[in-house]
Amino acid sequence: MDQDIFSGLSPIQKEIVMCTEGPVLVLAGAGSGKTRVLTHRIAHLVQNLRVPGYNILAITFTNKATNEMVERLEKMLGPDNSVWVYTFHKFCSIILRKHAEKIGFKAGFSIYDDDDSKKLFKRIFKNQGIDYLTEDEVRNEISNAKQKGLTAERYTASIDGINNPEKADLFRKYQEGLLQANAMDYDDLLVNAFELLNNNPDIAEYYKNKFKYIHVDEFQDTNKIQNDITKLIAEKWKNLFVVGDDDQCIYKWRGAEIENILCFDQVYKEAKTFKLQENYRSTPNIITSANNLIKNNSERHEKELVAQRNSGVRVEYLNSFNDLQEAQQITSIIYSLKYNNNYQNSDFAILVREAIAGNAIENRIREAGISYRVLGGYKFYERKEILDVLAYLRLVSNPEDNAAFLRVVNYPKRGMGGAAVDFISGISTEKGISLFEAACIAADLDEVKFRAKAQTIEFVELMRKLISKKNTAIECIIRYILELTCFKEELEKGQTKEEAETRYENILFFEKQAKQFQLKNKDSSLDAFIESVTLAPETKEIESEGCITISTVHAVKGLEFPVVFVAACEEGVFPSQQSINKEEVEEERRVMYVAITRAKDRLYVSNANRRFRYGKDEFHYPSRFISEMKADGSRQAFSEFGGRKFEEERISFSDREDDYGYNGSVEKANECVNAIKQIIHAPSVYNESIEDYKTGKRIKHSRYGEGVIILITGEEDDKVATVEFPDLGIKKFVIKNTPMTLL
DNA sequence: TATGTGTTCTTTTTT
DNA sequence: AGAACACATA
Ligand SMILES: Nc1ncnc2c1ncn2[C@@H]1O[C@H](COP(=O)(O)OP(=O)(O)OP(=O)(O)O)[C@@H](O)[C@H]1O
Repeated sequence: MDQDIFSGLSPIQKEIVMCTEGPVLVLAGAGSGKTRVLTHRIAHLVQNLRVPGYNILAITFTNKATNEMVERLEKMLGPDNSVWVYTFHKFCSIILRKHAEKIGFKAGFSIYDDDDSKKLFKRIFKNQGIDYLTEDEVRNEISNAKQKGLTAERYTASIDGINNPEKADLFRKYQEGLLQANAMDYDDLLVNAFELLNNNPDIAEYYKNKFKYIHVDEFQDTNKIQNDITKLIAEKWKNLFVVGDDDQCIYKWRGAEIENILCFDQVYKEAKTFKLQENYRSTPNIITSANNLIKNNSERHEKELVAQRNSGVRVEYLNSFNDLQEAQQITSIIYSLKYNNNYQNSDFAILVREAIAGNAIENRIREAGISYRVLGGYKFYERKEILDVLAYLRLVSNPEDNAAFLRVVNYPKRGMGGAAVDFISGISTEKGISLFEAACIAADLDEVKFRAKAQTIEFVELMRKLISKKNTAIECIIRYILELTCFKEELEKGQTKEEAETRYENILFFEKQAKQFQLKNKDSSLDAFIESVTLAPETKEIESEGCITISTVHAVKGLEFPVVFVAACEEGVFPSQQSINKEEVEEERRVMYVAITRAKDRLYVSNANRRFRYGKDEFHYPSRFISEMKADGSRQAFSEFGGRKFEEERISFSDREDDYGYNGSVEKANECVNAIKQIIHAPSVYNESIEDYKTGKRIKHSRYGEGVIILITGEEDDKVATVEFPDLGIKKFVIKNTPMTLL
């Protein structure tokens, strides 16, 4: 037996790894080694028990987590371990592509993203002339139904469907629209995969047999349909291993049902349950803050993390008067820690609740010449120009993809506006065929009121030419698209030269990625590339090694960093305004809990009094979570400095440019960095015995030398000493935070 | 039909 | 701030 696998595991972790047969639940707090146990268990199965990799399935939640797991497994098992590691959606898509015909689809089906799905709803609403319901309302409801495993038919028959016949009707129409376009939305991948397996026992049998050992990471965030799929696949061998933490459930808004994990032992009666409380990741101060914070949630099962590490600096609180200063402070601290404490870029993460809050920081970091990557939020593939090119590719791969058709039919402009599309659309509904097929028919029709006939012929010709190139290298198809459509010229029309240039560069980058995809992947078909873009969109990473991470909290779930900044911790931002309005702050608190437990050594929690958001300056109070973290005697674990009082700030705010004392020149920026460096360098509190400082006493300041106190003003922690130095004259200091001693 | 201009609305988190 | 939409004009 390879003992290496067990080194670096605690006795209880080892016991869990050895427990390979039957259902197992590991319910444990952040940083307790759940993912580590999961990966080691797989290694144990493969190396010691000789289970072939293709009999093992590991499901993760986000693409980041998948990459992380694949990497860890490759380290232990080598690159050619054939273990299946996928997200739920990717896993379902693989199965569906194999057996699409069984449920009336073709293997090359498109995957509609949120935008495509919204637009389909919009079209349906327009056709039906519905104005008493909002699209978002219906879309949400339908998505929720799907996440509970309801198909349109079952929804129609359910209480909700009976009470809302018009919604049920829209649900059916929506699914018809998708089917006609040979497309599925994200939720459909799950629902259809489940239906496929449930209705075709022979197919299900194959997968049930194949996956002898099934693992699910972050199980607290599974929704009903995901739980059902897992249950179904695990039916035969019942070797289902799930790990999770109810305090880290942050996807309730996407249908996550915490009961899946809490009732696991009731569903699987023979399940073994393990709990881990030891945290191996973070310093005691960070753990204290995390425990203090999460205690404020009432709907939870008591559990306290116990730090296994035994030293560490305090958690730092940063307060800034606006978002720009916040960005500046964080940048300065990063400089300082790199310079003075030998941290690397990759050691840092700046986490935010909403992706836009990272913008100001991103700009400052870029100006400072630090390389970085951005996770979460606006993705590279969501840029308009990329989506446009992608839509051409989609139409080549699946000519029935109506969303793609509508996107490209008049882009670049070719004289096929609303009237032409309406005409084609009429043929499509009448004959029950896709828009592209309808366009092909329209091109041959002699209809007087169809003025765009010539243009339609041309468009159909263009698409046929592209489709004939379907099996050549993707980069060539993209080139061909750009050439035939005069894409570049169109880009140059609407906007400034610079904008057009960046956009074109983005497309060239996209082309490069397509090339790399084909070099890297076994299945290098166009279909596979398009799917990888919609299902596992990589961010445009400037560098993956040696760069700091700016990310949403959601996108770094399961990851860890030596130094973490949680920025924009303000009421209305983190917790979000919506959660406050709906009185659903507990999930936000769990998001914060996830954020701070990413930190290994150093944690900074930051808020800005003023923030530029949604086109205007907004004022926010510091997040309630900040005070919760340092509540009850943990003052020791938490220090504060900097910043002015909120109300004071509200009255006197000046010009944005000057706010962080820096107008764009590198010299000034560095001056600023140095100034703040001085502050952050020093421990925050120097003098506990403030009362001993009295007028007339002599002091020694660490930088200015000896002097005499000539005046004391202020109260308690804010007490200020005015000191006269023989050479330097008079200076004022906040006693508590000044590096000086009494003589 | 294209294009310009003005208006209103929406602002979380991911697959 | 930015998108998405609506309406008027070329
Ligand atoms: N027995 C151990 N001894 C030393 N370090 C450990 C041990 N177990 C886990 N660790 C370390 O603790 C950290 C957290 O482990 P891991 O990521 O597996 O935790 P987790 O429970 O999945 O966390 P989270 O729930 O926050 O994602 C890792 O750096 C890991 O290497």
